[in-house]
Amino acid sequence: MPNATIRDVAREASVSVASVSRALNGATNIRPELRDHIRDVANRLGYVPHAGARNLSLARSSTIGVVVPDLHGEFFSELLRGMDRQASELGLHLLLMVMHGEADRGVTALHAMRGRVDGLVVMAPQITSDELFQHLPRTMPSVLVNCAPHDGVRPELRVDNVAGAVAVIEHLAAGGCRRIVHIAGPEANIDAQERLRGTREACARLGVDLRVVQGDFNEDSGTAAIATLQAEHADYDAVFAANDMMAVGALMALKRAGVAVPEQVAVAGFDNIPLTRLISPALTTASIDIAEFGARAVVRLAGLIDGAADDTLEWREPIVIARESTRQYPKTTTENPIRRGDRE
Amino acid sequence: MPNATIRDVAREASVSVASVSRALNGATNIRPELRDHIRDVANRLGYVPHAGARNLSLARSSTIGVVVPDLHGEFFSELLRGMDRQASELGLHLLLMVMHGEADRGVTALHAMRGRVDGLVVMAPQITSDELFQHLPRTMPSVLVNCAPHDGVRPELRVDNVAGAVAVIEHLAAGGCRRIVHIAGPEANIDAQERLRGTREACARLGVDLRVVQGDFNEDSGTAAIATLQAEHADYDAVFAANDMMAVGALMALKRAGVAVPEQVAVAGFDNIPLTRLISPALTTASIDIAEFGARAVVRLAGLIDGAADDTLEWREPIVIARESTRQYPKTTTENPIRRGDRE
DNA sequence: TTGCTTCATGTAACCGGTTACATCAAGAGC
DNA sequence: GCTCTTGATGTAACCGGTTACATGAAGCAA
Repeated sequence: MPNATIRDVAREASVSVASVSRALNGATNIRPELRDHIRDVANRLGYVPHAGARNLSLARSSTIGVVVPDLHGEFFSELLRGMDRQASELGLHLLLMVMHGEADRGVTALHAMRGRVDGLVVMAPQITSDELFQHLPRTMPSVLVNCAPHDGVRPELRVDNVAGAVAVIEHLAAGGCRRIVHIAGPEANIDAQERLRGTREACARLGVDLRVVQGDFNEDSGTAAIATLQAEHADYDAVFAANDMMAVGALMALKRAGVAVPEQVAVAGFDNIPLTRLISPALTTASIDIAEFGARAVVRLAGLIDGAADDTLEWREPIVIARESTRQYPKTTTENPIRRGDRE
Repeated sequence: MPNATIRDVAREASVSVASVSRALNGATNIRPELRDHIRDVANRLGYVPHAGARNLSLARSSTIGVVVPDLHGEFFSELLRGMDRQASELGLHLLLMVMHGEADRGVTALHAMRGRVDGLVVMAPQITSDELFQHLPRTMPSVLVNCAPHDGVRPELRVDNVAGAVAVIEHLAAGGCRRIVHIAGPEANIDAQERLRGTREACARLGVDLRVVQGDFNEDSGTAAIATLQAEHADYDAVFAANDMMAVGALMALKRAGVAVPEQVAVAGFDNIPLTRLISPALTTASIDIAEFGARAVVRLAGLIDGAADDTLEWREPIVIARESTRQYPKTTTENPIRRGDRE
């Protein structure tokens, strides 16, 4: 037997569909006895409104689409957690949409969202995402999170990657490091590019040697980077990886190679994913509150959906969380505001 | 200007809506020139079909709802990743639904899914979930994942928690442990209950001392458990936590207390979340392939949606991944099939 | 009683697609 | 030329809700 519809309830309660709708949605213009009667009948029939139909006639789905490139690792799980918390508070559902790196599939996916969601939180750090942004209809409220540059102004939320990288390099230099290796993220990734840029700038300014090794944001590429360096007997005293997973890979590889961290080589990452404080030595990293970041995107999107005008580009400035994997320096432990407790 | 509808396209192309629908959905009974013309017009107008309306008339949303109790930690992120991979392969979208522990909100949420999704993957390990299952309409295809017992038969997927716990205890005992502490998960959680039961059974059978300390599946409760034990100067040579996060908390606390792991106290967890191999000492744990587990749930749900008859209860048997946090014993390293490489 | 207001309830259009069925033109067979 | 078949196209009902507007009864004033 199929599910009961509003017309079934109306027939069974000998009223019109309008009254049923009114009774169940708490309209005031209905006699209380009638309302209760209709509710009884609805319960008896096990009536559950068809959300799809409701959405269609209300032109509102109470759902927001979350477009992310990937689901690997703790970064996305934290982001998603923050978004979910906020969405649920606002009575919104989350429709997940993973691009799996393929830009064209991203466009298709974006189209599939029409009429399914009220708005989108889009995270597309691939610099080739231009096409994607063009296919983002103006009529669809969207917040761009850590997205590659694009033409036109849109509500946007970004991590200040350059500042974060600069802060990490300054921290390493203050600890006495002079020959730094940067394990870069994917070349086509805007976050990776900006972190590299910040690294270059800071190293140049501080007169620190810099060597860049290509990575891909995965743990393995951090491991591979160290393998390469060790094979060459390269001379370096710090590794700054463009994200935490690569830093972890590098850290593990260094330990296996018998290199003392941080005494011989200091290691730092970026993102402050939860596991950074659990490994040993605990990883120094540039941190933003990922969950808060996600939550903020949802808040702004909800505003847009409600018609708010909002075209600002909002920045989050990472702070360096100094842990065991880099040399402590006096200023850090005591007075430097850059340091923050490990527990949030 | 609002988005173009199928009627706009029809008017602009001077054809009927039926023809537009046929042209865009690749029906064969339409003249190729007309089809192309309509497609051109649709492109020109930037027409994107309204998925909600389509869903309503097709009575199909190509979306599956994922109901989980929580989003904390890597277990759920891995599960979600597996489900997403599979769903995207099958052309399905994922609507996320986190219960945040509140059972009544779970029921509301479940109702909100009606007409929004074609089926559900439900993960509700709270033993108080009975109400939830009753509100799962029979007409809604659903796969239950690691759910508490309930009346009636449903398609289901479960981890054999008892067998997993038994295997861990056997592994610990084989390594010479005789006084084991079990950090239990939440009392109302079925996984926690079963893991406790397996632990009790195995300890009794093997003549091993067992002490149970209450935890809540969070890292902090693992830490707290060790604090309690140390304060009492308790005598124990192994800690088996009901999940990896508590094991990690315990491990950290032991290290801080200067207890040698595994020499003085061996530590084991359950779930094999990715970070278990990254911490040091690497954590021994009972493992199932979480992503595969999630993917399998999606496959079965897709089958149900397509009308397959499926009422089986499918089990996944965890295997013990022996790592540094427990004492190696000869059989393990060489011939015991229980051991498996750390990388998958 | 009549006329006016107020308010509960019903009727039917609408949201934006899909599709069963009707229609009509063209081609085939005689 | 006439009928029959075939295939492209249009018309309108339908999916399951919401809601503007119509209706009609009750209440009240004169």
